[in-house]
Amino acid sequence: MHTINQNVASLLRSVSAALLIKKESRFRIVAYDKAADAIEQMAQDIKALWKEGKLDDVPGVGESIRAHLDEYFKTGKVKHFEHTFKGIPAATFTLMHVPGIGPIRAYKLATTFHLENPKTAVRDLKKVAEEGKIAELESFGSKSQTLIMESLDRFIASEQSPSRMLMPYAAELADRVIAHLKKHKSVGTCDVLGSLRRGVPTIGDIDIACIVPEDQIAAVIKHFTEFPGLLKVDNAGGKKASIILPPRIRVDLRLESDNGYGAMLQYFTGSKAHNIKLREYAIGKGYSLSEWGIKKVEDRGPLAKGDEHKIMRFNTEEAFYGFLKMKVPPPELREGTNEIELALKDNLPNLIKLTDIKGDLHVHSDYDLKPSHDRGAHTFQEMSDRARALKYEYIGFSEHNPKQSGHTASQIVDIMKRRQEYIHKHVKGLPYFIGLEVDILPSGEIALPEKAIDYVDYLIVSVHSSFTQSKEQMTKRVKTALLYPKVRIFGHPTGRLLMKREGIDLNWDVIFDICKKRDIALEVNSSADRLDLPDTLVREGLKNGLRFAIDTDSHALEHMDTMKYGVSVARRGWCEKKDIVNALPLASLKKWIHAV
DNA sequence: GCCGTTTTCGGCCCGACTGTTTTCAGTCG
Repeated sequence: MHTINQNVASLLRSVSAALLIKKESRFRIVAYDKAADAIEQMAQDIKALWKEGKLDDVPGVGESIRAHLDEYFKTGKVKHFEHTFKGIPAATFTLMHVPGIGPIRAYKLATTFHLENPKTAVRDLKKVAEEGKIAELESFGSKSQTLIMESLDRFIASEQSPSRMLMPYAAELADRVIAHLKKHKSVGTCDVLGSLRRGVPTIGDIDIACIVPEDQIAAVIKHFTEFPGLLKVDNAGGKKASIILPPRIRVDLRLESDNGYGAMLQYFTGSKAHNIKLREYAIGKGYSLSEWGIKKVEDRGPLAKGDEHKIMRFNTEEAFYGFLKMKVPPPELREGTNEIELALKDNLPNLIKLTDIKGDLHVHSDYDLKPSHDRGAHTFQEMSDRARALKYEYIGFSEHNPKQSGHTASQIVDIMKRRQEYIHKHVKGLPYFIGLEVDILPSGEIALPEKAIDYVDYLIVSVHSSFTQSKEQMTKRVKTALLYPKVRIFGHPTGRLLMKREGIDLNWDVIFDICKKRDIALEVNSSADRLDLPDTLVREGLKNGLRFAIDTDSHALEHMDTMKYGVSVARRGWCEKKDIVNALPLASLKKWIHAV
């Protein structure tokens, strides 16, 4: 994600908070939040978009916010915002990020205790809390004070280590929670919902729903809050509960009886943006939606006792969406772009499935060709056998290129030649292709003598060094590399490492253009910490008519089972079977590989 | 402040939980 987008989103959220503190119209407040959400989730760099005069394309950014952003990018500040912030201590905007403290309480705490410095505000407030002063404040009490102290501690700890998790690890944790829930005899079907069901690459919290008979809900919530090793029960009411698990991951549980489960699935899968858009659409049709079902608009708001029949209940998502006369959008598409419109027209894409995948074109064996980076742990034959077990029709071997230092060009050619001979002689069974993952050097040259290209079927080119070049340099560098013969795949194109390293900055229009012309596939790398190309850019690429290779980049047999994560990224990028080269049958794939 | 296949004006998603209150505000998802 672009840091600039984060900064702008955070600025807009501060404006929203300031408006809330000043008791402005709640619709203005929401408008700033919506714009912030949209900017945070965009694939493109917001400043680049501004330079092109395309800020109007961002949903939620209208005339007013566009003018403010214009001023922001030109001068670094916005007069109107500064006026809005007037009288609000800067520490307010720090404190409101502590869970349990919102803008209003943050403002009250900051002004009452004269907390000025945003950098020390959290620790300053903790001192105040320890002195017992918060409990004396109006509308606060001793319980609020305790809660705030605990929350501050967790916040301080979380500043040192992030609390988000990579999707596969979160999935594992979710499975453990479900196993615990199922130990209770009243728990029926359980589903992992929220961002995990939508396949989001990093997970902030885990959402689980279960079918439980009405009269057993309290008992199951109690059982949930007894999950071994939990850090804290965050809240537990009569309808839902939350716990915090190490390392500070929140798990939300919702329980519903069989006949209302469909509405609960829909609500709890989200995203927030999808649900808001769906509810807005429904209002236009005279219906009000919630996790409990669908009401007529005139019955909006809490129902009186005895009026429960006024809410229609749905046991499946198909029935719920069906009532609104639309198809069920696959969870991966529920991000509030245009999936509702297409679901209404029965025009949703038929997304790629794991079972459509016919091969893996990026795997590293243990064959020693003196590589520039790490070798794999298993032989060509072992990897080929695994591919066959996965019901693939072919496999592509792609060790790293031989390292250039210590080898002359002709030695490298020789190494490559021997590798080809070795594979032809020893690998039996599944049809294979001989590939190679080659470094794109800072200059844009590839780390392989041209003559060595004769000994491969295809090349994957990837950036593995000098990540901090300027956007122009980086674009030129990658473009140069993509023009070499036999380049078929651009490997992990942004080079990002989730929660560790930002992706490289590229002019994607230029890259998409050259890939389109040469029919080069962009890789969707399935490694848990890459998931690269990111889903938003997959969708952009798709709009430009590109195709993709979903690869595991395996360095060991068990990595070959991670294809599902890449598939999930491709689905979030709206890819169908026809958009994925390694969903092609052998003959068509061969044609594509040998096209350049 | 944004937005439009009902609209350029008049709407704007919905509900649960908690604490401090005695009917609701704040926060969260």
